Amino acid sequence: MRPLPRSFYMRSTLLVARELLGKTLVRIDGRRRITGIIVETEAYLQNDPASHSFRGPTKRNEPMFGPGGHLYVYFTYGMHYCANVVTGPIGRGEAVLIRAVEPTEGIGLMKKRRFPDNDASEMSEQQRRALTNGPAKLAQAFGMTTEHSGIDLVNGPVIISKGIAIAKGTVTTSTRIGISQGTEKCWRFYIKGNRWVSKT
DNA sequence: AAGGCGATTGCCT
DNA sequence: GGCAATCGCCTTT
Repeated sequence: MRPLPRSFYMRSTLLVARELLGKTLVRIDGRRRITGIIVETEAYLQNDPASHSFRGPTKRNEPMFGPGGHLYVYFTYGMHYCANVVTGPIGRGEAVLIRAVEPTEGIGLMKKRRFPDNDASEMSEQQRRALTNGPAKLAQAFGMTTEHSGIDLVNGPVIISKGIAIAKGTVTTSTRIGISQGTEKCWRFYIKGNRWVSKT
């Protein structure tokens, strides 16, 4: 479980967004580990009206303007958190939203965070997917909040490490979800057929 | 100082 | 499929 090197993130945001598919998102949670395979991402670029960085640096989006390889977590709709991977050099203002992961380790902890009122019974297939099939869902499952915004993905306690190979021809692109500007850009990437992808 | 709204989710019809 | 929840941030007075 070694973190990907800084150089991975210091490249074109569209390339990083695509190559993050199949990588492992890791949260060191006290003594335990929560991990998942990234299966869906979205890129947010410079001069992109859909990006939080579009109107320049603010207190909230400050990590987006730092060096690549850091986490940017924002709070939205009064109740949700979403986690991004900052890309490129200082001042660029670009990032990749992690929209979905396939759970691999720490599923009990994810369940506790997502469905705190559940008893100990087994999850249905639908519940298993609902653990992490959306940006705010996976942030909740991994326990990531604005307290984690700005942390270094090369040092932790959240890191991204090598994952699995993606079968050839299974990476798909589409327009981004939930935005009102920049809607024509196909900057969403996902693994076709994966059950944790938020929307097909 | 005030108002509008969001890179979403879950519940209700 | 439609819509409320819920609040911090940003824009506009």
